[in-house]
Amino acid sequence: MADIARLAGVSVATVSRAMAGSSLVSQENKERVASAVRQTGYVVNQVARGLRLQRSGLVLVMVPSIANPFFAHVLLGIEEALQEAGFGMLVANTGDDHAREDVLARSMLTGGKTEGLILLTGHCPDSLRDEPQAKGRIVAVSEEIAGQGIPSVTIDNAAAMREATAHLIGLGHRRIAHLAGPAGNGLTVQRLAGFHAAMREAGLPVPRGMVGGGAFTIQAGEEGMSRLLARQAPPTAVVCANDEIAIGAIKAARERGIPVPAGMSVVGFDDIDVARAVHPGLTTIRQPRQDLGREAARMLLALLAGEAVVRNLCLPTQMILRASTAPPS
Amino acid sequence: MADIARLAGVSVATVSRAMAGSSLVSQENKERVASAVRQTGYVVNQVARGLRLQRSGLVLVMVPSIANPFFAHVLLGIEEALQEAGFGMLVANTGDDHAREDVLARSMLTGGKTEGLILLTGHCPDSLRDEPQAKGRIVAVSEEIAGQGIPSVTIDNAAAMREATAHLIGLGHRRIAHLAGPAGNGLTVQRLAGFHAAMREAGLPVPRGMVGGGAFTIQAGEEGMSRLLARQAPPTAVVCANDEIAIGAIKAARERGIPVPAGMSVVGFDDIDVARAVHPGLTTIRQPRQDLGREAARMLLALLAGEAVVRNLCLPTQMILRASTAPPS
DNA sequence: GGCCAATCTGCAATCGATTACAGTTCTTGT
DNA sequence: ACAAGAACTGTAATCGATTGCAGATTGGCC
Repeated sequence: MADIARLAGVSVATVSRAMAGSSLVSQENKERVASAVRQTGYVVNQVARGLRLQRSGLVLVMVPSIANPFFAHVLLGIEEALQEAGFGMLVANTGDDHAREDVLARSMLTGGKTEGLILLTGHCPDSLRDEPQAKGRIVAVSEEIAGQGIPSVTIDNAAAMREATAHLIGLGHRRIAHLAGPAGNGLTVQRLAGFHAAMREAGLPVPRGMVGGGAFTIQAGEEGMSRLLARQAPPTAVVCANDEIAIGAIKAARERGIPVPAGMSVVGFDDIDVARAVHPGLTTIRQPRQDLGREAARMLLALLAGEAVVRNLCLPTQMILRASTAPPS
Repeated sequence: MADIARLAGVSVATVSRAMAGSSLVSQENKERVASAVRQTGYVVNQVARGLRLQRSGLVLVMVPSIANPFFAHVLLGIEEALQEAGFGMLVANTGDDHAREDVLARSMLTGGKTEGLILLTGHCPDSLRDEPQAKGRIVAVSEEIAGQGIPSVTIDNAAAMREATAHLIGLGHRRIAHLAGPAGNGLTVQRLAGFHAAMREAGLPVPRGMVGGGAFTIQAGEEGMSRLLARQAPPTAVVCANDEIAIGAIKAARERGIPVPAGMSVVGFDDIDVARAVHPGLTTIRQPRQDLGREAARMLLALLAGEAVVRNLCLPTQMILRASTAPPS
């Protein structure tokens, strides 16, 4: 900047003001500065600027797995909203490693490298529990964080899963199983609760062993379905905690000669891109993935700007009927 | 840091040195500093540190779409390698908007916010063309960048596609079509070239209209296949530029009553997660997605450390035979 | 001419670290 | 007792911006 000042024959203060478009600088000097900038290709140093202004223009996003197509779309929404506001998105893939989340959160948020934090992990790093610096700089998406007053953007998982289960009950199914996600995960718990609620409302039993699963993966779906089919009285329908599980479940059923939906109905959750392209087309619950991310980012930006925000924004889901469900034969 | 110094009864210089573990500080003072840090929960300001050291510890990754499952896995590999080296990953979703790439690259790389740049876009922003600051700080992945001496980590797209096509020819197919990616895209061009090479080697014609496509999406696959099936002499096999196109193509074929692979063989490219779970299991070319990312990040880190790197690292692909291909009926 | 207001402009402090260089204290050998 | 050297420690410059405050210039008006 000193070079520019020399070249334009003004002081660094004038250069700084001219580049910020301040009305304090005369038109003539603005032009001299602009010309010098053009000549040299000067670009302001963002780090120095950040130090002075105490702003980095960055937000950290912690996500269990970037490769998960659901999270990937949430990230897309976040990036879009941040980009719009001139912010950058720093992504950390934590793989549920809490120790790493802890270290990272501290160095990033407390260390001034990032101004805010968006959590897709459903878990707030201990190191930020009572860090005053972190107050009002964190937002949770997809999964709410218990008892810490952290604002969040979510869907009503229990209600959505109840709707999915009710759909199967409405078709006439009585023996319905649930393939859940990883134990301990908040989404798993809520979706499981929705399943149980719908079954209870219909007065249907959920025998031991009719709830399986353990991961949000295709493989878990295959294994879960295999186990269900090995029962003496296998279910006639399965409602899965996400689409990957459902796709795996359908694969396992087909491999054992059971046609979907004729011999087995399957419902997914999320409506990932391939859900409509697999055979049979997957009946599922559509989440507004990108909107979740966008709203979370906007909420964080509002928070950083000192505005008030709603405590928990709950976006609507939509049941998508395709070809993987039918009345029991 | 001044507070810590006061609390520990030493100077800021000693605090700084103590925290860096310098051998110049006495054991006693190190302990006093450590204790003061523990008491206050002090964390060093990364921005100030970055300004002084001229390092931000950040790398910018530009990607056309985060939501693309192939790119998502490349990002995973990049993040893993960066994390290991204590670097952070800034992700920008460019959606092929070159103007935005330009602005972003300048402010990030030239503005000192990031130390390096990884391009998944197949395109180097003009603003960096002859920016000396950018020299030796850029690496391309997946898609090479023509004529600018930018090191890259890629696969041999043409060879892989030739192998895929040759597989179909080996099964006895003669009328083989290709559903390509977006026009102008480097991968599209290379994969198309591989397809033509294989056909030429086998002495097979590629009539006009037997090359379709236009996007790396499920929908493009559906439309492409529909168009092929409307021909007087439809192909007996289709080799697709990626897995999404292939999945869409299979869907369109089935909807028109043509069974895959009995009535139509289909080959994909990438081996995304669902490729093995769809029905029929997709025959495809596996790319080492995560390795591509990891190697690119390592290459960039080596570059930043001033080490010499190979100009273009080419990783091996692998043909995965599943159930979507069979001899023509 | 003299005074005031309006309009710029520049000096220097500031953000929070790192580190060269100079200074202090303590050992040790003679 | 004193010099030399070892082992720390502290002062202040530095990284590259932004901005409060004071000073300079200009124009208008009586």
